[in-house]
Amino acid sequence: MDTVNSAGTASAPRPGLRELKKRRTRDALLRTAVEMFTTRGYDHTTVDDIAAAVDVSPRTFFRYFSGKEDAALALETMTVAHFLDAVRARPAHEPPMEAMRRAVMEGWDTLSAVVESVAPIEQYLRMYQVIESTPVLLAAHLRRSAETEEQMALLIAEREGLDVDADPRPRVAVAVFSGVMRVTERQWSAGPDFSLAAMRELTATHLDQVGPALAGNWRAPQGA
Amino acid sequence: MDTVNSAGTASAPRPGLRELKKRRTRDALLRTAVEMFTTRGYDHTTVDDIAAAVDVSPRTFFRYFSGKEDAALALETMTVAHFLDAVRARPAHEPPMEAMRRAVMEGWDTLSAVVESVAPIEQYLRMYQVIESTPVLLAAHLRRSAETEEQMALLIAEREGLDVDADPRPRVAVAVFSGVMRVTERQWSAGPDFSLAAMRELTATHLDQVGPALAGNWRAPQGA
DNA sequence: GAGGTTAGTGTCACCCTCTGACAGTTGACA
DNA sequence: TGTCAACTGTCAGAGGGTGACACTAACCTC
Repeated sequence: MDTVNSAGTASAPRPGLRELKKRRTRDALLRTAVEMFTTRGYDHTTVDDIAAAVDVSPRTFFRYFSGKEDAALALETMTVAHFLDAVRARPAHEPPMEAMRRAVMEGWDTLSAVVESVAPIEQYLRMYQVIESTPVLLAAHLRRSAETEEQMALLIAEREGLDVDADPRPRVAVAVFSGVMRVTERQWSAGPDFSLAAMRELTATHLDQVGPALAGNWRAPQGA
Repeated sequence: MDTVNSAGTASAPRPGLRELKKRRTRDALLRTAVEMFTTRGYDHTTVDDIAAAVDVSPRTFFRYFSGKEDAALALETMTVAHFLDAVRARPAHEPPMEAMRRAVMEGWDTLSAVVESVAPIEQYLRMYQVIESTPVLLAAHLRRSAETEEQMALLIAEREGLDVDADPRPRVAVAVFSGVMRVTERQWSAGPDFSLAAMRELTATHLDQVGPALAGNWRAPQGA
């Protein structure tokens, strides 16, 4: 019944009844899809189920999402954009690794506001569990992450005034950072604490371990 | 016509006519699949095509491979096992990063011998291109890589006598290493030199850039 | 406000991947 | 040689995804 048109009308000149109906349909599909995925599981939810629950033909579902996968990763798409924006907002004098680190840490804090418009943050976190535990979704997620890495590398290169194809450092730095974030995600999704705070803390812990992990001899004192 | 039974009979007590036919069928399916994938493309090759070319029912294909994907990644599965073995073979006194680095560099050199039994090395490299350029295959590849990372982390932890769940360093080190390898793969697959030698060189170059990439200030002299 | 244009939607038909059930066939082994 | 087990083919079907076409509702102009 109630709409959210007062929140997200930043660039649209006029909502228009047509646009409004479209948005409503898409939101309903996404909300229902996530709801079903998190309760009965991704594999046990068919596109027909989702469409039927929204009183829409299955064909319509595919007009809003390129596939079941796309719907499952829609929330994540939002957060990725959020993080990229956060990096773009970092002051230019910050070294690459520091900029990414601060952007991510800050990103966790401001994530709720971004996601809440379509689903409660708990739903988002639960959806994350589903992704991590569903092979086909995890695969798609990792592929998207690879694309995100490329964008991030371009961003870093631009910050530093470098050519990504000439200097390997941007891609390497992003790969290192993303690799560690992947470990963090996985660790977090294994539980037992599924809160945002836990994710935040794990992120810091793991990033702090990059130095020690690269150290020549792990048996030697780490303080160095 | 000619078989390869003299090459890979290391542990089997007796080949047996039944086992031999099975192996032959599997090899034929795999060879044909790779052949078709690399020539007409993954998406434009159906399971029915492959089965028909080998004079086997489509149902049979699924008895040897869990799916089209599985067949496309079969060669890669062999090389992953190869790399894990190489790491296991590294002397225990080598620090983690060094052990992985040496294992990979050495792995490129000995890869041909491992793969040649089923397909020429060029075919393998070409298949790699297909994987990298086919979204669904790339996704599956990345998911498998994630599993490999976990195995590798366990391996490193064992080498160092650590508990993977207590000490984040094994997973972080492996994540860093794998992240860089991913960049290498991607760079290599973008061309223009698709040789094993090129892959080898790119590997070294990128691994050498981990230190500089983590450096605080890229604008400062890198020599440290 | 009537009428043409445009876009979202439903219906129908189809391909492809993958799975289960069941029967036929063939190698293994006593 | 005959039985058992395993491999295989046929059949039927679910589910994801796509193209074509017609219908309807919103938009826009006169």
